[in-house]
Amino acid sequence: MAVKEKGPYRCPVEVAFDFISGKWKSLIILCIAYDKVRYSDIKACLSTISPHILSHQLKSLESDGLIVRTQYGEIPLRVEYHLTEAGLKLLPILGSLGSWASAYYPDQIPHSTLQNCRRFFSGDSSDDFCWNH
Amino acid sequence: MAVKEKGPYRCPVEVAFDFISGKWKSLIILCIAYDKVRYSDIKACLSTISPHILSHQLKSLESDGLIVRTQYGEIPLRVEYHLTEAGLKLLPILGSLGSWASAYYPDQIPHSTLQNCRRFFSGDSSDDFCWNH
DNA sequence: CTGCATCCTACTCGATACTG
DNA sequence: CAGTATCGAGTAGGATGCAG
Repeated sequence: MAVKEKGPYRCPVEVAFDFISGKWKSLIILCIAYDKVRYSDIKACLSTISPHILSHQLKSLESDGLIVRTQYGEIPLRVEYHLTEAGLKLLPILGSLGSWASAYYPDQIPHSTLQNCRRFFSGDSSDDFCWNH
Repeated sequence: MAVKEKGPYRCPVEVAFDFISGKWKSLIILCIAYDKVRYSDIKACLSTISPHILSHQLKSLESDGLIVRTQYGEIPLRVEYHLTEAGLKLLPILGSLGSWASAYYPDQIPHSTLQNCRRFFSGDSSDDFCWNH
């Protein structure tokens, strides 16, 4: 895949949205969050994502400097992803966005999901890395 | 235009991104910001947007409850847009995203633009409603 | 002035099967 | 396990012209 030409941008907000907007990217970032997670973990977390799309989004996030891919020379293959500092600093902002949506569009948010996402709004970093485990 | 079916969502963050992601929506929200602005003002602010797309995005933002459209019975037609409370509450979050992008991707951000966007990061609400005036 | 109608392109997203 | 190949659908975004 040829890397899409970025910019020129007219506003920092435009830059941010070009990096993290889309159906899956923000969810993938939340899914990785504070841990090192494997491809299959993310796949299980976002159950309806296709492997093709997940792979594509991970590559895009990696090339944008939001996540790091680490491959170990083991059989079977083991690959882990974790957030860069930029990615980590994004987490509280995503939390703010989630709080904002919860406040103004509560009808859109299933109750069972709210609880699982709560740690992103409180800053807690418990070890269940995915909200629907 | 038939209203697109929303959800079901699994996370508040997903809701937020469904409402504000895309090439133009965040910029339009910033463009409106704290004032009542007219269609032609937004058009001038986002010089490269086509009228069709601007109209489409404004409708989407209105149906999502982020902006309010007010039409006056004048000739020539006068229409003003302003943010709802939900839209206003989004501004500081967009500011955080802008600051985040400025911190980690400074190369992507033209210097001349930074200054014009600054008020969104400091909370200033001066009366030049658009950053490239 | 403020859009809408039409036609079009390009990119995002996806289902399924298959591979190192 | 961690992806890639292939084919394809849907949608965001765009150019141009026209209307109330």
